[in-house]
Amino acid sequence: MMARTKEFDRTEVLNKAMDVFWKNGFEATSIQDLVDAMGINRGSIYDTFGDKAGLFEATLDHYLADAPSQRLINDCENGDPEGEIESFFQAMVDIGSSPGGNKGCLITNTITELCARDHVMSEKISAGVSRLEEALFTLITRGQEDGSFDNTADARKLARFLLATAQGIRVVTKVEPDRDMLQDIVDTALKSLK
Amino acid sequence: MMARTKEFDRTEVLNKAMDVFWKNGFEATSIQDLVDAMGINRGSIYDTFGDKAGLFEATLDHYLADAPSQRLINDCENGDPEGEIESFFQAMVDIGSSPGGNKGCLITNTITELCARDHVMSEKISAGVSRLEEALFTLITRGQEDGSFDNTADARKLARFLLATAQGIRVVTKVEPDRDMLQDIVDTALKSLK
DNA sequence: ATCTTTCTTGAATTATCGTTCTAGAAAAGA
DNA sequence: TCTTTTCTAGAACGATAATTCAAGAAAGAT
Repeated sequence: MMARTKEFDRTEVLNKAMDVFWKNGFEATSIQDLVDAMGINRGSIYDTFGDKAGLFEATLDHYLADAPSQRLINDCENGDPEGEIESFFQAMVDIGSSPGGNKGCLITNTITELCARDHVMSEKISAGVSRLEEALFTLITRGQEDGSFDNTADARKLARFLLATAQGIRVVTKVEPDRDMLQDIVDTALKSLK
Repeated sequence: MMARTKEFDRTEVLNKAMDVFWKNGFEATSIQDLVDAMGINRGSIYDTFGDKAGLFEATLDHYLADAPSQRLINDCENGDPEGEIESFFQAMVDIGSSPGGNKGCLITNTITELCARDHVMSEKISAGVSRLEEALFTLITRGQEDGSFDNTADARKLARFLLATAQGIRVVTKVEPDRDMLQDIVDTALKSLK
């Protein structure tokens, strides 16, 4: 009783939708923009993702699965604390100063665009941000135990601080996507761990 | 030959427009929302501010004139370096954790919403951000000279770092408008000056 | 080969957007 | 009082928004 399979690849079209949302934000992206970018029909979008908000949520999930923060979350129990944190922040410098880096971060953009008025989205983002804070906390604690970091400092405060710094870098990236600028910020922030 | 004077107060209606843009952003705010909030007629808005973008620009200028960053810029040559920087960041904690604090910062919101696609707005914001960086740089340099801050650190790097931290706080505020959270971030960031 | 499903294209629908306009009331200066 | 300007209220405009629908082509399952 089964019939024709979907012709498009979900991951592929989500990648394309992501680019558009990433650059323009949720409100400024029209369905027509998405139809053009995703290369599938209007109807297929609605069949597959429900509506614009549904597509956006799927896009966010897709983004989160591959974002630098996900690696940090995955590796926080086992990876080298100093190395993990450094490469997390270095990724921001590299991505931010590369062409198209002024798109910033889809999550950061979504926080500032939607959190104040969309409670569903707010919950979702809030959960992701908390996971990142916990991953940073775990890594900092482990780094304090193994002697990589100053162990007289409060790991919770440091985790919250690095979380904020990461968000700040994403914002600055949109105004001044300059490598030296971003590197200065990261260098200074990471000194707080020592 | 002069006739009827304007009945509404420019500052007053700009304050009301600001609230709406602040909460919803540029795209998600409709003219109808503004008519309702500002309490003046559609026609008066267009007569006075040209169009939606013009009103938004006027709103930004109005916001900037009273923002905590403006005080920092005004006082950076004469004020007490440590005191100025501390009260600048303390203001963010206080405002962010007060009711309605999850609106964040109008400038930060605008950066993430518009900078990647609106060059006019991007220039305007970029100029404001640079002024803030310079004010921080001036204060840090003066603080290093008068012995308040560690004078072995690079003042430029610190200024850029504090700039990013300030933006980060505004973002975190939208997800987690919690006083302890924000205070932890500020405390940790300001230690970098010592 | 037939059935069923889901694809595609593109038009249709409904709503709302930003903007302009008309007409009359209100207020200040001549 | 009369003129001039700007207010108010709200209709009207054209464009574009999100969403749905209709009709036929394509492909897997039986």
